[in-house]
Amino acid sequence: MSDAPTEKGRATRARIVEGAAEVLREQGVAFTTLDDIRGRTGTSKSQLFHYFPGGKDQLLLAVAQFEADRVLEDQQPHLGRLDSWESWRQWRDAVVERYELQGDHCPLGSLFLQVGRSGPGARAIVTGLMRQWQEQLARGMRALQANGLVPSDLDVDRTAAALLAGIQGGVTIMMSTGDSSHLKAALDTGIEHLRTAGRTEGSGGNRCGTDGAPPWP
Amino acid sequence: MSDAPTEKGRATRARIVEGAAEVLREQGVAFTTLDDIRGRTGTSKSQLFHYFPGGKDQLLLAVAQFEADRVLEDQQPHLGRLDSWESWRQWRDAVVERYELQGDHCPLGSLFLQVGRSGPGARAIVTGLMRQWQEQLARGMRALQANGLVPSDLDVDRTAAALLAGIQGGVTIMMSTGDSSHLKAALDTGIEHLRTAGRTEGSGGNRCGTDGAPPWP
DNA sequence: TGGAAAATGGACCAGCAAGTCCAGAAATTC
DNA sequence: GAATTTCTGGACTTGCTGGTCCATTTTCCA
Repeated sequence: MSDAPTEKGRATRARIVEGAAEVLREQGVAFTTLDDIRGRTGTSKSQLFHYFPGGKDQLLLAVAQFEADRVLEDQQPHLGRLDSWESWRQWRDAVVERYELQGDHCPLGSLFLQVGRSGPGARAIVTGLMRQWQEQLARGMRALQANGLVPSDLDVDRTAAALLAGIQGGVTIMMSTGDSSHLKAALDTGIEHLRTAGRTEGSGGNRCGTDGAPPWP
Repeated sequence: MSDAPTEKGRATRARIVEGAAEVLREQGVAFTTLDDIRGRTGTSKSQLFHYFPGGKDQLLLAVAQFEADRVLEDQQPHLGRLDSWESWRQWRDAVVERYELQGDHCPLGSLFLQVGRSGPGARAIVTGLMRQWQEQLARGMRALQANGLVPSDLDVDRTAAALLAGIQGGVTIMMSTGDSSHLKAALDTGIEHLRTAGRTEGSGGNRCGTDGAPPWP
């Protein structure tokens, strides 16, 4: 995938991707031209097409992959060690901080709307990112189960999917409104759900359980 | 806002907005030109600029408002009557169906990335939509509280915000991956949370409550 | 050292799409 | 029914932007 015969070539290619990512984060993909990228990275037109023969689309795809990798990296080491309530809290704070710092432009979101359904490439990047992210969340939940902090009958995969969706939506809303409260609400409610889920049947007596609410499969 | 001196004018303007919305939903904003819209709506360039002197941006903004209105309309009448578990289930199904039908293009999402932070107009549309949506969810939760189906100490606003974020993210993920399971998970988990929330303190004895989990304000 | 391959610079091209303009048709008003 | 306003058609302009091309320099390797 990343063909770079010489050392200098690899460096230049990396510089292009990183610089392009910067510009795209600042201006948004819709308002970014190859000349902007060229200017920022101190390269010439021919270099851009030398390293990305597929043109702008290929470059955008490379940037998308670059950003996708960053997403999970920026949540480490917390995301990898979600085995206690404290670690979950630290992870939550890391996520909030990361996206509050990022400002009001979602690199990936906009990237994919531009690249669109152009081939399986773009879709594969998002799909892969989502899968890994959700897997790590699920693993964390299972760690809680193993430690007896979460009931073992919790549907981990579904809960992880819901939490991931909440984060995603919280970020989306923040990008549009500039307000991070939805992201926080999604994270906190999602984590709170871990502490309360599965405790409605067979526990206390009074207002629990079956008020006609179906579990609807 | 919508100045249309004569009847024919209003009709034409409406036809343009609706036709543009169709094209945008099909092709995505990045790949839609004014000529596409012109072709679809059977109008001429001059009409486009006659009714939208602000050019493409103004037209896109009008379409955005049009789509934003549709979002809430398509959830009625369920969204307005969320006072029983059954009505919540019906609403959930309506949301899933609406977005599954919509296919793989989010009109609003892409629209705002194109129009971007161009003036307060775009942002106001999203903000207003989110506020109304969340308000209706919160009202539904309060109705459940009034009927004794949900504990009264539930933080309705935060829970509604989280649910909204989950929907938003579920839709986003569905647009990128083509899979609606995240949307369903977010909806089901969010509603399930209503049935279990606030029941962790003071109910059963064993694995509930304070295992070192902070409520972190 | 010398030739091949890679890397770079930048002028140039072509097409497209937003926006302009004006003439003419329709309709509203008096 | 004439005048004024609104509405419509479509050719034209113009600027931008992705992409091409080739000359030149640098690096690699034998």
